[in-house]
Amino acid sequence: MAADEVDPAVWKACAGTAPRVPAVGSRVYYFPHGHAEQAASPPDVLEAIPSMILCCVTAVHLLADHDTDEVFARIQLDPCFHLLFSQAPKEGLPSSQEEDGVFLSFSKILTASDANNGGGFSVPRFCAETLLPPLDYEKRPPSQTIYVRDLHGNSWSFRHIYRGTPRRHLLTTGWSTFVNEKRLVTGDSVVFMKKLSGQLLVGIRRTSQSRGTTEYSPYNPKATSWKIEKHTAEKVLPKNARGEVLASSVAEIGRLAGRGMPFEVLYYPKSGYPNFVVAAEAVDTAIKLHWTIGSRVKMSVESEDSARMTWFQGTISKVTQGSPWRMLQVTWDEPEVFKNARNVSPWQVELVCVSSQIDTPFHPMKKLKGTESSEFFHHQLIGMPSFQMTGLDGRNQRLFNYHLSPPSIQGARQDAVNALNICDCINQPNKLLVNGLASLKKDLFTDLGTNISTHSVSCPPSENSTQTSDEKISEPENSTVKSSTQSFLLFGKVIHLGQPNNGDTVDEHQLWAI
Amino acid sequence: MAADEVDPAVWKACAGTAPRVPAVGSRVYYFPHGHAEQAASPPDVLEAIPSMILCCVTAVHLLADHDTDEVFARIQLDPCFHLLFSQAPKEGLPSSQEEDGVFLSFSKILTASDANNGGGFSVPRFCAETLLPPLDYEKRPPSQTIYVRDLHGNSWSFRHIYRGTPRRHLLTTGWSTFVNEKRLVTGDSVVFMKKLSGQLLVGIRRTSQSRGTTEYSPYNPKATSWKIEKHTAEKVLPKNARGEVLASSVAEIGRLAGRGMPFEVLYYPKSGYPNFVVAAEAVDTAIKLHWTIGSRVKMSVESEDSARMTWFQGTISKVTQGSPWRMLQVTWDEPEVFKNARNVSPWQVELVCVSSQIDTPFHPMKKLKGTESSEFFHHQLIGMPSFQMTGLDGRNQRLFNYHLSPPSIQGARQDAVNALNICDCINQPNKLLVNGLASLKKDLFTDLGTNISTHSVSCPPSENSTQTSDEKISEPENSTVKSSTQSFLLFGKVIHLGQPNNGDTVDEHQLWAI
DNA sequence: CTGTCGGCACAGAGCCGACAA
DNA sequence: TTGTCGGCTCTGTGCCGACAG
Repeated sequence: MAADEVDPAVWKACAGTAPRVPAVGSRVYYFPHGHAEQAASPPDVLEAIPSMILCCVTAVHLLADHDTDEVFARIQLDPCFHLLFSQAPKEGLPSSQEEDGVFLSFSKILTASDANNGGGFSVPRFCAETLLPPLDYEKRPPSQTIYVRDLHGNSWSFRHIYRGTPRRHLLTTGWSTFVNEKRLVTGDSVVFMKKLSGQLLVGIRRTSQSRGTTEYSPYNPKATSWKIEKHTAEKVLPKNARGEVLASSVAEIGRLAGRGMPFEVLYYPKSGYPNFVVAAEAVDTAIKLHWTIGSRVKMSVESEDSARMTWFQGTISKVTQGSPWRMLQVTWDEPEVFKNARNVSPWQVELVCVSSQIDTPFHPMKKLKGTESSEFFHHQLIGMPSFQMTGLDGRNQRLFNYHLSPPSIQGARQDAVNALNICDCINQPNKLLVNGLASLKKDLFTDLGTNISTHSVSCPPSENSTQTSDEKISEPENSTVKSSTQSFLLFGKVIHLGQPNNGDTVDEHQLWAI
Repeated sequence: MAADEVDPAVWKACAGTAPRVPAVGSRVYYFPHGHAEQAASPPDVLEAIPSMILCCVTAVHLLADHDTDEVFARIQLDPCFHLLFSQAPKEGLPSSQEEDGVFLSFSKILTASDANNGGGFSVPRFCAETLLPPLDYEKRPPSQTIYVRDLHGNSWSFRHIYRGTPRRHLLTTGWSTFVNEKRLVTGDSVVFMKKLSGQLLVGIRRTSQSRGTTEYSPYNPKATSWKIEKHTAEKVLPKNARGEVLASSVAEIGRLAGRGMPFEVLYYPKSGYPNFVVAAEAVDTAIKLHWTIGSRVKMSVESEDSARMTWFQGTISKVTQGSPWRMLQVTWDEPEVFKNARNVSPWQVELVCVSSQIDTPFHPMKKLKGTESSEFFHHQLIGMPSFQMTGLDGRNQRLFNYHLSPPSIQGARQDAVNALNICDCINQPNKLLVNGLASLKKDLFTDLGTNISTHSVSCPPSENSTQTSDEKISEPENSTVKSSTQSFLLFGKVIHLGQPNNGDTVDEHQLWAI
């Protein structure tokens, strides 16, 4: 399985918000069971393997699959039993602080029209005006040919035309070729990126349906078409350490690790599957907490287009002893959103309220400090600040969220989050955080405004989108927070006031600024 | 890289004649250098690895790649230093002696018309009449829909029509879909097979051009289309032990083997690349021979469609010490046919004439006995006798060759071959075997007739083709050998009398009977 | 603003017999 | 016997504005 190394910012833009990759030199735990989970074959032989293996990250490669353009990481691990607390992590991945990094990216989930009909792609206006070279609107019709490189450096050309009534931006000639060669289907995302040089890039984020797990069904020519064969062949298994049968791979890794020998794993940022290489600090901190049945926890899950994080709450219904991997069984308040996440690991969730009968309100606060380490990876991966923001209804109704901040500021934000959670738990312990927020709206906005106002960036005109930028400032004149909107953003999630939160109300394309 | 296990007879029909897979329980040598040869990356780190490793074959899986339908073998090896001469090989692969094995197969190299134009496939008459369900010739035009399964069990339907002037069999509707989904190109082969139940199967044999080695060229959308990406991604690397970077894989295998730990290799039957897992007996026997500069050797190479074996001769020009792998440098009489085979291993060739200055004619005879072990694999792989035959000019002009016989009969055949070679060497030492045969024609026919006449099977009407059958006897009434033909078959090779042998005169589709 | 639809034009897929090797 | 060609038909791709959410 050949792959190209890609720029960290490009990798991040393509992977979405959730994936975390450890820094070189950091201490992590490798969880064989988590590794095995991502494969088709059940982990039979894992019994004899330790449930978690402390390792040093000796190398990380951010790669893009030659076939699918999917990004993944190759992580080299060295079981380091002897260096328990020594060795400060040296600065990890190459950052893309070079002069030609990505400074704008825009992702859109392909509609049926984008993927199927007529071979055209409807370019959201904001994307066209921000990312694409300026059109000569004197031409009739205004059109140009744009050249875009994929993650492997291959160049693709698209006819960009501004037409129709009302006028809109479209990619026509060349688009269906791209769709066919990349085998894109409705629901996949394309990620357009612009480097400082003006060079356009395009990445792909596949829909989870088109990525393995689909069972191979014999004797059905339609169902066994190229796509499914391809995915069973290349997606499920190559996620494993060496591209072969997983069970034996994981078992072999166990043997290697048992002898203190280094090994290598592949991590595919697949939404729904937690990473099986986790910062040791995060794990150590999380498992020290008092996980008791009845405690309320919340977990963030990325939205369908991987651009926002949504928080859901639940109650711990069971605590397994032994391996910390998925030791917590949680009954989610909205069970439909976590189909495969009834059992989670402590570092995936945050304690909202412990189930102690004697309610000591500020006890959880102290413990929650430890969950800051869940941001441990993110910072070291990209090595630069990241913004996430969402436009709301009209052109000027916006709300910004300083999503990943430098450590000093991040700490402040994290505390605000924790304080908020606790307040929510105390004041309305039986209501969802998202539903309970209406009463807290004013305080929240004040809080966010204080932290964020100095970090404004450009934003989309409507619908929600996320933008990344190497440049700290762009279009600051639009950065006013209004409280007269029908919906607002909370840490990347659009909340529609007065109506239940469901997946249909979120938008499907995202403009980013790192 | 997922793959389906396939029936041994199906595997054999798809792989062609040359590939040999060792039996479970047999002793083999694993050659890391040979393993490394099949990859793009040069074998830098191999110096520290032993050049050959004695192993026991603990498991063999015959598989077909989900993506490409190419067949390959996964061979589990256990370095068995301690069992040097003990442990008789237990009977290896599951044979397809079940009631529903393959009993007829037919391979054809796709012409430009088959692969590109109009979406049709020209079915050779003999294939249509032998393999396909009988047509109702009363219909105008005579046509039917046939259903064929690929190696994964997927069903494909083709419209089979008998039309045109003059009439011929064609596959039309459904064919181009198959070509596109399987990404077949001119030069690839399709292998049609019929099981005893009447079920039709289809396998694919890719042309060597379409199988890796093509370098990835960036920035060229055409050159980096799916096909080439695919091959660099899946073909070159997954040939290796664990689907990852080869050099490290081979090196790791070396380390594992060094500690006596079992390992696993993938063997892709790729024409031109000798297997790097070789029967220990064959190796031991071969390297005991006196390989001296100037000795004449012959080597069989499979024809372009992998259905026949052709013998070529050359003179040893250099003998390397150290590893037996490719220890012999040979100057071939027809250098153009062995581009990458200037250096061969002793077990690949047979001594025709040693370069002793004192010519003792019957000395080579004794040594050649050892080369019988080159058939070692073939027999154990399939576990049943194999016939190879060729029809000649007209419907009744045929010649049969008992190609793979039970050991007892095989021995006789082998002796005949050796005797012939020696005669050729002695009588016409400077002429090619194939060209020198005219004068031996009569004797040869007598010889072959004696050995072969009791093993007749059905055969194609014209051109050469190869057929396999589980049934020992079919159409015996046609089994007369005529010497009035313009060409004849010698051990799988069609010889056109009176004209120089070249690749263009061989035919491009084959009907088989195992 | 942008997703989808129906209309339309046109390229090329796909089927055919003719012909020749 | 069968590979290739030119011709023909017709499907389906791809571009378009209309319209509505």
